[in-house]
This record gives sequence, structure tokens and C-alpha cells, in this order.
Amino acid sequence: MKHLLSQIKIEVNDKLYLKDPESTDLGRRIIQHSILLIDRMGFEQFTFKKLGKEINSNESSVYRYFENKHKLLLYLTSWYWAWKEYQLVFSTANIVDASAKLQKAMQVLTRQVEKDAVISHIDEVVLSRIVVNEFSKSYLTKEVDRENKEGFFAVHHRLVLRLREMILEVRSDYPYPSSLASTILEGSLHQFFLKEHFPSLTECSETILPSDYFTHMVLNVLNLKNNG
Amino acid sequence: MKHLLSQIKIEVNDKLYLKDPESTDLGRRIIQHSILLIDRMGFEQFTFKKLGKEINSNESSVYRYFENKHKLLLYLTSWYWAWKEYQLVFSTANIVDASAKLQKAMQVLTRQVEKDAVISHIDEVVLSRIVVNEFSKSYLTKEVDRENKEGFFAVHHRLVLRLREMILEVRSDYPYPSSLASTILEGSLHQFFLKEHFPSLTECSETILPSDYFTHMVLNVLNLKNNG
DNA sequence: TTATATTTGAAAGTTTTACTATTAATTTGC
DNA sequence: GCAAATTAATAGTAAAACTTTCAAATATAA
Repeated sequence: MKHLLSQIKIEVNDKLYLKDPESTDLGRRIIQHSILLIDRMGFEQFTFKKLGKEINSNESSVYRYFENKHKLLLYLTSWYWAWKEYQLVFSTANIVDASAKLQKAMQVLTRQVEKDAVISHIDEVVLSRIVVNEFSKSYLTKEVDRENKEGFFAVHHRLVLRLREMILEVRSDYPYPSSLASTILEGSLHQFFLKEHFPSLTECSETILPSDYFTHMVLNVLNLKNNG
Repeated sequence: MKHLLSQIKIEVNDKLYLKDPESTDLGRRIIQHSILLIDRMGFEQFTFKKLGKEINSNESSVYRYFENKHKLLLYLTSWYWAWKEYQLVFSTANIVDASAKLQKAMQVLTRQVEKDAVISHIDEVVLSRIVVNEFSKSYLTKEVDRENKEGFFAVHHRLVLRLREMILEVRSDYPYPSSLASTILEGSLHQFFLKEHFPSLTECSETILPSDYFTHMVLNVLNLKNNG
């Protein structure tokens, strides 16, 4: 995986940036350090001025790459979901059994991101924390419908629909495949959050994983026996 | 319900306000119109200055009731969850069968709020939209652990734990009662959001309700047959 | 290699937000 | 009817969220 991924460029909607941050050294530093800064101080406290300082550059230079910090967040989360989509497609590619495939997909989508990471300047472990803590804020806005029309959430939607298809391959008569798929994706982020901050609201811990919980759920809801 | 509720004062953590907004006419106008304004313009665009203008009062007067808009949001969402808790306790009080009780609880917690509403100055339908769109923002912050220690999320936690207990009454050996309870509460907000903004990611619609989806899920996960 | 174009950095300016402080007017409680 | 409390109005501050200008550095093309 390591080698393969380092060759591949994760693509996100090009309306999310003014200038492709992957195209320059400054751009890559913006991405790299925005991830670290947002993780450290939270999205609300994060500003382009602070980021400019952090990378020994300038606020105005950051504004040449991204219109505002909201677009930057959309860029980062889109990148994350595109990366997950790549993993999903790759790791389920040769599985023929629909149930085994679905279970593999769920494991890929709900597992904790580990730090054997992969792509040069992006720390995927830190980015995954940002997704847990900030992803909701990217769509819980008054602009969501307009931005959705522009395709800003397309990668994430594609992922949900891929999972939905795998659910239907296993049980074509299951009545809520989209809802179940979206619950798994959003719900696993939520369970990771609860584990860190509201541990009394989840069984998830160091030993019990969101994957275990959701796998159990899906096996029962789709009336399967474990064959992963 | 109407009559009963109008007698009862919903109580929230008193550290959330500087002066009890239920104690004065101005306070009640602040609550009433903050709900309408946040719904209209979204939490990010909402300010105390705009609210002051809206109620023919002043920014500085609003600040005498609430430290900042984050505390106001915590107040509003706590109020909502306390109201839901009241409904939950009331409507499950005399049900003896554990399974029927759980199903009733789920229905109360995941149903759409209807406009036969109840408490004088608070529009519960609009407030429920705010909860769908803004509740996550109240805890996805860097201050969450400190605020949790202060009990700012206590009402919501209590609700999750009540649901958890009902799940365990039905299936004491179900391994993920807290996670399932938190998934139902958070997940139903999410399904309402998807229905409005990302309809391709959910089956929920005018005819299919989040209640239907989650009821089906819980019946299967807990291996029950429908007896609600 | 020099001229030209592009990118970046530094600084200053604008508007809005998120407050705080002061004081005057109004309301309320006794 | 007077004192105390509350509210409204105004002004002020610091920081956020940008925009503009310009000069310096760097890349590129002739």
C-alpha cells in the first residue's frame, strides 16, 4: 500500500482552492501545517494569520491558495474521504463473496487510522482526528445546499453510495441501505469522539472498536452470520 | 400533555446563564427570538448585536443574561433535551413490557417534533431544527472536556443512559447498549439533516421516518419481534 | 544571460465580531 | 414617592476575516 499510494495523487474538487496546493512547496506546507494547527487549536481558533506565521509565510499568501478557512476544511476533509475511498476500492477489489466484501469495507471505513502513513506531507492520523472533530462543521451551515450543488461533498457521497451498493449486494431487499451506510460512516466518527470525550456514552475503548460495534449491528440487521 | 407541560418548568444547568432568562420578560424574549434568529441565519451568522436589534433591545442587555453565544446554544439545546427527557419519562411511565417500553422510547426520541407545541414563548418545532443543525457544534470544541466536567452536557447524557437502561432491560447481554443508545439519538438528528440536504444518502422522506429505520435496526440488533 | 512574468512577503487598511465599560433612562419594589 | 435594580444607548478595544498595494524574490522564456 505504501508504495502504491505514494504514486497516486488524491484528487478533490478544484473549486475548493484558488491555486492547487499540491503544485507548490508553499501549498504543501499550507496543507501540512493547517492540519497540525487545526488539530492543536481547533477549527474555531484557527486563522490564516496564525497559519502564515507558523509556516514563516504570510496571511496574504495563504489567501492566494484558499478563499477562506471553510474552503480549506472542505479541501482537507475531501482529501481524507478520497483517501478512504481509495483504500476501500483497493482492499475490496478481489473479494467475490458479497458478505465478506461488505465486512471488509466496513472494517476499512470504521477502523482507526494508524500511523504507518503514507503520503509525504500529510499526516493521516492527525487528519483523521480533524475529520472526527470538524467534519460536521463543514456541512452544518446555511450554505450547504449551494455548496452541495457545486459538488463540494461529492467524494463523501460517493463513499456512502459505494457502501450502500455493497449492502444491497448482500440483501437486495433491505429497506434502508442508504441510511445504514450513512449511519456507519457518520456513526463511527461519533463513536471515536465519544470514546475520547464522553466515554460513558459508548462501549468503544482501547479494546472494543467502533468496527466491532458496527459489524455486530450490520450482521444482525442484514441477518448474516459472521463470515469475514 | 399540553396542560401538564405548561405547568412544568424545564430546568437546565444554571451555570449556562448569568441571569435566568425565564425570570424576566426580556429574558424570555431573548430565548424566543434567539431560536428564531439562529434558525433563520445559522449559528455562525447569529450575533448578540443582531439579536438585540431584533427584540428592540440592546447587545449589552443580552450579555447580562448569557456570557456568549456558545453558552446560549448550550442553554437552548439543554432545554430541548430536558424537554425530550420529560416526554420520554412521561410516555413510558406505565408501560410494563420492556420491549414495548423501548419501542415507545425510541419513537419519542426519534420522531419529528410537531407543532401542537406547548410552552409559551419557545417554538419547539424551530428549536428542533436548531438541534439538528447546531447541536454538534456545542460539543465539537476544544473546551468540551472542561465544559463536560461542569455538567453542561448532563441532560443529554442522562437521556442516552435512560435509553441504554431500556435496551438492557430487553437484552441484558447485548454488548453495546451505550453505543446503540448514542447512535439512535445522534443518528436520528443526522437522518433528519440528510433528508433535508443530502436526500440521496437516506431513505428517510415524508413517508419513511427515522423512527421506522431505527426501530427496524433495534428490533434486529436485539433480536426482537415487533410488539409495539 | 538578460528581460519578463509570476509568486511571495510585508504592511496597512476595512469591516465585522465579540466583547467591556460607562452612563443615562426607565422600571420595580417597598 | 423614593431607592434600588434593570435596561438602553453609546463608545471603546482587540481580534478575526478579509483586501489592497507594493516591493522583493524566484522562475521562465527569448
